[in-house]
Amino acid sequence: MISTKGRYAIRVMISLAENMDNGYKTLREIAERQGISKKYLEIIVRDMVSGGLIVGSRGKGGGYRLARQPEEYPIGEIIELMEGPLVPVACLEEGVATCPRAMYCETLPMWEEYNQMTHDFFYGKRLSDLLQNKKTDERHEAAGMTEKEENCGAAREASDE
Amino acid sequence: MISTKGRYAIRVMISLAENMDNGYKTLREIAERQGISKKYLEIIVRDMVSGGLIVGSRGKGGGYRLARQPEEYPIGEIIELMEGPLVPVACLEEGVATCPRAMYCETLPMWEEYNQMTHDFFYGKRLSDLLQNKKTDERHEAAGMTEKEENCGAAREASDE
DNA sequence: TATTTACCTACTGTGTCAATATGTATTTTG
DNA sequence: CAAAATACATATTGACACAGTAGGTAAATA
Repeated sequence: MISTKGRYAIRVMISLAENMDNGYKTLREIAERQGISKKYLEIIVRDMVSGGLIVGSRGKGGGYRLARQPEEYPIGEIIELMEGPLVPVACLEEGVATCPRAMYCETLPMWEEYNQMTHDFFYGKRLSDLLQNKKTDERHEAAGMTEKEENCGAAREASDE
Repeated sequence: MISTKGRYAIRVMISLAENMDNGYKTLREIAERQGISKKYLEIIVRDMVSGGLIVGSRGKGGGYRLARQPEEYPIGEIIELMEGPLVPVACLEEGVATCPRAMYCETLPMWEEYNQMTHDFFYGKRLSDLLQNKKTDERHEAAGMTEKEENCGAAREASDE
């Protein structure tokens, strides 16, 4: 299951992609707009900078911007940076010694097949593909929602049954 | 990522499927054969009984057996019983109120597409499909491995780096 | 120099994972 | 009936990740 880390990261990327022409966008803006704790976003965004997804600029007028064009970001790269390797089972992780059971393991072919499918899916999708889905911002602000309401899963709110 | 709970459960199912004609198989046999802690397996197997996957019988001569034919078990059912819902994001969970962002969420279509793909994959595969992959047990016992070696991921051994 | 911004370190509370430990209940066998 | 073998039940543990919060430092602009 993709955690808030990965989901928020993708939303930050979308925010920055929409802001491409306007230079840097501050974290305060992004956090308020998305209804996410700014402090928590700082942690996420730090990893995104060190991972080479975005570029930060300090001081007044600073903020964040994309490091590449939206077409150049496979979604899988964003997810793997935030969530770790996109593999279904530990024995398929990179750099792990081949499992001694591999030779006769009945389940390995299934995991490999699923792994391939997942990898193809998330590396086939690009950030630019997600921008196509977007509706106008007016529609959404006109609805009169507070920032808090437009969250979608701090996961806490929904998990009590 | 599928945890040991789900992976061990599938291996137990395979063990029991291979034992179909011999009545009940004890947990001790399964645990020793697979090199898994019997005590830990008890927890897993309890959920499998209450989930209707297998049937237990107490007392001498008891053990566990499948509740249905191997063709009647979608792998997805086993995984979801042990790991919880097979959805990539919280907002797609059953019984969760529709996310207020759903209308204009740029990422939801992607998650829905992936969710559908995953569901189809794991509910298309059956326990009987995994049995086809099996090689003879002789090959594996003749290799002179101890039970400990044939584990494949208590996840501890590989996760240090 | 003051303000604004990103950046850094540490901490917290809740929960899950992967077990371990210790017992209870039930069935077969001697 | 007693003993053994089995499943079933409850509690606890240590390590770790998730989702934040708190309080600061460094750099750029006005």
